[in-house]
This record gives sequence, structure tokens and C-alpha cells, in this order.
Amino acid sequence: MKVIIAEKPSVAREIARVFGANTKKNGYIEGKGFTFTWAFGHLLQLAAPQEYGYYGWNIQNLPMLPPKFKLSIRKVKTKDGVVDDPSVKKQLDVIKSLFDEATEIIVATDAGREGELIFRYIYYYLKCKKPFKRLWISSQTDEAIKEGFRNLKPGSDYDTLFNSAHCRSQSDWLVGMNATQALSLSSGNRAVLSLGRVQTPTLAMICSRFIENRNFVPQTYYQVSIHPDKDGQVFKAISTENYATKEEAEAVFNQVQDVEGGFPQGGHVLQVEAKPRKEPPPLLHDLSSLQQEANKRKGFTADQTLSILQNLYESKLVTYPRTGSRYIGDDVFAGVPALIEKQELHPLFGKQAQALAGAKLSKRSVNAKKVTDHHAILPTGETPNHLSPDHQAVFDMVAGRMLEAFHQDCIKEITKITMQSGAKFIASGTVIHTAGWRAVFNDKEDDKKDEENATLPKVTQGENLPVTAKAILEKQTKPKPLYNEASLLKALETAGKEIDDEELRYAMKDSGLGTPATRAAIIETLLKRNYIIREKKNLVPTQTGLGVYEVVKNQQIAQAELTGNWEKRLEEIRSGASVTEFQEEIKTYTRAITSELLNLGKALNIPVAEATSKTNA
DNA sequence: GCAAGGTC
Repeated sequence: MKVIIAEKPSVAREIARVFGANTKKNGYIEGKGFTFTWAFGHLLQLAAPQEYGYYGWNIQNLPMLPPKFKLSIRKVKTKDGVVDDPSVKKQLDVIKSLFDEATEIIVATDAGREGELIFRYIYYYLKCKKPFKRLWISSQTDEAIKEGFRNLKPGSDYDTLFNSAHCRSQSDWLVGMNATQALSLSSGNRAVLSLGRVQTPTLAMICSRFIENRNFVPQTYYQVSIHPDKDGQVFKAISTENYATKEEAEAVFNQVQDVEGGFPQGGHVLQVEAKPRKEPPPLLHDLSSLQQEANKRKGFTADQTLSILQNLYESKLVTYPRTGSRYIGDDVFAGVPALIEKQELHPLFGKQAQALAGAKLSKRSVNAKKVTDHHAILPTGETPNHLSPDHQAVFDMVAGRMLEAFHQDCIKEITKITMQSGAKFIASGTVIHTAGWRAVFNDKEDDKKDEENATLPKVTQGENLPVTAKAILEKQTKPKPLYNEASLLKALETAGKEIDDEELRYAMKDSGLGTPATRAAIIETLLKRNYIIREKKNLVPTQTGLGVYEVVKNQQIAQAELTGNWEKRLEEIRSGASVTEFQEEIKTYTRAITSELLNLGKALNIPVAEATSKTNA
């Protein structure tokens, strides 16, 4: 009997369906001589410190460098403390008995580093010795699955991928566990002060932005505005220059040749520019872009959006949500017209779905090369009913974005009128000619400047217009805004783009900090530690968060570069480089950061009222 | 009491 193991039930079901297997058992599906089972993501994790004999939190144990890592069943918190997750234990038993009977295992976990790790941890934990082959596909259409099975790879082809995954996992453990205990203990052991490769640079970003924002001194500057009149249609033009003092602005103001000042035609049209601009439709959503949109539109946290999406996914209304790709392959694209048709009765944008029927669809989001483990989020075509308002809102963002993404360009005309009236003034305006994809939600543009005219009258170069009013505008320079969930998610995604070292920048270019599946959890961790709080929509550091930041801000653990560095080395390991060399470097770094923090932490004063309790964290 | 990674 051949056993196929997938990363999650939905994938196992898809593969079983393609094979025509449909006998549902407890924890697996059977048929056609195959057995299809699944994990639930990582079932196993690196064991906690006490399982290597490092009891309690004790400086004597530091740095903890287990000679050999152990695996343990994923834990869950209950009122009786932390225990093995019973559903995981049960599924592992199922997998064990299937592996025991198997002649061959086919590994169908996601095609990536973590997918490989999920299987190997199970395989080694169960001490399984059966031969295994690897299914490596990045799309789960019937054809892709069949093609993948015709092209199964030898399991050992992925040994180096497993090595890199295992190294990632061990390194995060070594650095995270040791740094956390070192800082917590040296600062008086009154609170859990966690540190990690991803959470600490994230905290640093929030803190440094907060401090920059707090220390920002706004500068007042002045502009002059005039209101020219073209046959009764009045518009607004702003001085091309900003003035540092009110006096300078007043001088310009006084030079304006307005009607009241005795100039009936004192506004001279120097130049008229009208450029049509095509605005292509937005890409389909990946998890992060959807979390950002839901945060902007509805104020949902990253965690809420992920949880709502998981529900929609389990109800088979949307495709796999934890994707980092905003593209689909040609095979999925072939099904898009049918998906669009399904939205024709939608109360909000059914009309737009009808308009798209038979139209030529934009292929901007179609690019098989940019589909990684999973493609962009799409509705499945199932019709939802009785969704809660929040679920409906998220579903609509998915379905609406699909309509936008395959819609035509939005065509605008951007007009700029340059005027002379004592000084130079510019009026700008944007007119939408063809709404295209913007018709779906009919939102006004988010980046609309406040001084922009909705529409501008037709004027010609050389024309003279009466200036009916003028004013001095007092304005202030603004600091970079504090992070909110949307801007932080974006910043995590693009983290590393400004790294000077070209190799490190390259190593991070497709990843950023964290992964789509974990970013919401990282934000929640910082909240749970009382490092940050939500203040309206903003994420603001607490005294504790700022204190930790001050202590570690110059350390590698607080820099996004650390991830870039690791990614570069992990990629080398995947292509065959030495594992032990990297492991030794990590051990060396662990010793260094641990002793550094044991010193630095002494200077840290955690406000007791703010600190998370040690026992109830 | 601790990381980051995956998922129900």
C-alpha cells in the first residue's frame, strides 16, 4: 500500500479526489490502492529546554546548547497547564499505523522548506524507515497533480532542503530561547522579556518610528492660493513655492493681480498640460495585502482577518489563505470566467461581474512563475449564505478584488494648469474617463491630495482670467506616521529592501521578515508581552517595549539583516554547503548574545505594573 | 514563562 501524506487535510482531499479515492476514514481517505493522510502543519516541534535537563530559568544553564535536539508533540495550553495537543497526538497515531503498513510513502507536503520539515520531523519522530518519494507541485489543479505524480522525485533529492529547514529551526531556538532567558533573568526576572530573530526587529521598527515621530519638530511654512475664474467655473491654484515666513508669503500675496486689486484679467495661463494616464488593475490578494486592506477598510487586526479567512476557507468559500503570492497560473486562470459569473448576483458588484462576462480579461495577475507554494486568494465559486457581517466583508474583499484584478485599466486625465499672477501658481486636477476596475468598489482614491481640484475647466495657453480671490495658507510639515497594522505588515514584507549589502538584500528579497502565515502571530506576541499596545489604529510601544528596544537596538538580533544573513546561508546549505559550519557560527553567536544580554539587562528597569506576570503569560 | 514555523 502506498501512503500519501499532505501538509493539511484540504490538500489530501484534493489529491484523493483526483485519484478517485473516496472512502473516508478517521484521519485519512482510502481508495484505488492508495491511502491519503495529512498533518495539520507542524505536528512536532523542537523540545523545550527542560527536556534537555535545563530546569527552571537559571543563569547557570546559559547558554543552553543541546548536544542533540529532540522533537516533541505540539503543545496546547489548557487550565491544567501545557499539554500535548490531543488532536495532534491522535493524527500522529493515524499516520504511524499507516506508515507501518506502507510499502512506500509519497510526500505531498507543501513544496518548500517548511513543507519538507513538516514531513521529515514526523518521519524521524516515528522512527520510520520506509522509502519515500517527493511530490513537488505548486498548483493543485487536477492536471498539475497528475503531472506531479508522473514526475515523483527521489526523497533524497530534498535532503539538503531538509538540512536548511532544520538549521533554520534550531537557530531560531538557540538564539530565541537563550536571548529571552538572558534578558529576562538579568533584568530581575520579573517578566518574560522575549527576543527573537523576527519579533525583535519588528519591535525595533515600531519603537524607532515612535521615537522619530515623538521627536519630530513640525516646521510651519506658507503657501499662497488664488482662485481664477473661467466663465463662471472657479478653480484653485497654489503657489509653486513654499515660503518659510509669513512675510515672504505676504509679499507674494500682495503681488497677486486679483480683481479687487484692480486687475480684471490678472491671471495669465502660461501652460496647460493634459496627460491621459492608464492605471492598471491591482493584483489579486495574498494574505498580507488582504490583511492590510481589511485593516484600512474595516479596522480588523491582522489576526482577526486571518481567523475570518480560515473560517471562510474551512467553509470552502475561498482558496488557501496563507499564501504569499498575488498571482495565479494559466490553469487556474482558465477557471476564472466561471468564478466571475458566480458573482453576477452579488448585491454590491454583481453588475460589474455581468459587465465582465465575455470581456477580454486583464492578465496582470496571471504568471505561473510567480506562484510559490500557493496561488493568490480567490473565491472558490461556492455561494455563501448567512455569513456574519465581518465574514461577509472579508469575503467581499476577496471576490471584489478578483473582479478588479481581471477588469480593464482605469483611464484618467491628469491636468496641470500653470498660471502667472505676480508669482507662479499651479492648479492640478484628475478626471476619470473610464473607471475600468475602479468601478467595482467605486471608492475614492486613497492618495488624493487635499489641494486637488475635482475637475478643471478647459483653458488654453495665453488666456487671461480674472482672479476672484486669494489667500495665504499656513501649513506644517508632518512626521512619518506611527505604524498601524496595515503599514507594519507592509514594512515587514519589504524589510531588507534597504540593506546596503547586496547579497543580504538579495537573500531577503522574496521573504522580508517573518512569513505570511506568522506575521499576525508576531504582532500578537508583541502585544502579549506588553511591549506594544493598540492605541486607536496605531501600534505604540509601552515603557517596557521602549526599554527592551534601548537595550538591544544596536545588537544583531534587532536588525532585519540577521534574517538576510541566515537566508543567504540557508540557501547555500540547500545547494550543498556545510551544515556544521553554519551551526558552529550560530553557537558562537548564541554564546556572544547571551553573555552580552546578561550584562545589558542589568540596566533595564521594567515598570512592574506593566510587566506580564511570569506565571500567567 | 522562552523562538519561529505551520495549521485546525
